[in-house]
Amino acid sequence: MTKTNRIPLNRDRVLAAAVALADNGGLESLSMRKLAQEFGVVPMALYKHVANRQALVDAMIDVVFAEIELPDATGSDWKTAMRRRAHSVRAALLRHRWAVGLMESRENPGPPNRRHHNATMGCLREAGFSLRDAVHVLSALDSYVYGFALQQKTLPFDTAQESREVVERVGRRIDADAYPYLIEVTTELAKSGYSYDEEFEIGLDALLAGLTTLELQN
Amino acid sequence: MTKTNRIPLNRDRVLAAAVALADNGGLESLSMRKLAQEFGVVPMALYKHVANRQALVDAMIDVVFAEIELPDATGSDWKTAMRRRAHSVRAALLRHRWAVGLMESRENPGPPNRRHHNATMGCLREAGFSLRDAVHVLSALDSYVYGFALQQKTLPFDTAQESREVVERVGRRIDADAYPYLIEVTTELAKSGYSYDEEFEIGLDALLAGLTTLELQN
DNA sequence: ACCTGAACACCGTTCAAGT
DNA sequence: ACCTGAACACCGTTCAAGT
Repeated sequence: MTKTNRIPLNRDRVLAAAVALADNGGLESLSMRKLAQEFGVVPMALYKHVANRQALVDAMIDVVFAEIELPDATGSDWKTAMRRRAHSVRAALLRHRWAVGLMESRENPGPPNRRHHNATMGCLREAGFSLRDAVHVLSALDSYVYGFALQQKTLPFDTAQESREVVERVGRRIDADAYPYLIEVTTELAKSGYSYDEEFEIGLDALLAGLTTLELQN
Repeated sequence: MTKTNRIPLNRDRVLAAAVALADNGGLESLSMRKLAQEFGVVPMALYKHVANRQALVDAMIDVVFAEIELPDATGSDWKTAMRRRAHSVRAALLRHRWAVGLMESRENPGPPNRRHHNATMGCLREAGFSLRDAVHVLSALDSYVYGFALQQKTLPFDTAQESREVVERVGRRIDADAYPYLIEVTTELAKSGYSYDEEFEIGLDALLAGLTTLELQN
């Protein structure tokens, strides 16, 4: 490595580069060695700024949490607030798909993570939910939002157009006699496509409607 | 490798050993090299039975799907059937935590996967849901079940006792002035613990209740 | 104080060779 | 037909050394 006048490394630049790498190629393509290369630096130079790869990923999760809009405890009704929160979480996970499945994995959450959960619990408590019921509402919504993001991440198509192509390709290989209901659904989806946005909304509406029961018990 | 009278390798034995390894140490601890060692065989010997590591994991997913109980289309009402299915999926994912997040990731699902989705769609269609509504119900339930499994997998405690310990440890490090609602919830959970089973049931009830709206539209 | 270089113990997978 | 051995291009992380 020749002596050049590089901007010195710092934690934020390392994190930003790591997030960019993972956004492009997924978490498994983010290696300490590639990340070092981004800065024209030897891999070991990174270890001054992050303890190890796991600590790097943990810090990246906080970057994602920081992008999520905080629910407003004193504003509109809880359903509107929770709906906005769900959309904000989903949007962040679509920008950073590598983070899907890792959002709740840290034993020591960073400040953005704490701020987020504190604000969300605050919103529900101020809306009149008992503590246990607020936990139930948050747990159910998080499960739904994270699970939906998981399916969108792992399913092999993204747009309605792609869905038609994949479904058609898969459908052609299905034994129609053995799996009549699969044929039915692939035929329909191949014809009219599939919108993740609509699907997300419908399930979210159903869940929020179902959770109203908890509200009425207070 | 000395010449011994080994049972010859075959696909099923390879898969079973791979699942056992992943059950114990997680997916990242399942390497082709370690798997080969289980059989006292050189890594390359495995490549006669699986194309590569990705194909191995894909086949393992089918092993998990095969363990899930098929919903009965002609039996009880759809809510009961979907509730049983949700429990069966969750149970399989608790036995095989490495599979959480991978269940819907294959472009070419194997027979157990197809049987499962065909039976589930069949159950909903026979219950009177329109095709699109059956898709909505299945998508919402899968999101919830997979998302819940994800949180249980990644959250750093399992039993109610462990939850108390972790929550107490984490709680001690929280700034009470900055995060009052977090303090409130950690205090409560440290006192009375947290049961994943109860939590799962409450959210599932709410979602099923909310999905009834779709049923009434038919 | 900060960065480097060599080394260690791992990976998945290739290719050509052995029996 | 089935298994092997050596090799290649990667990993994360250590340690001791350089400036």
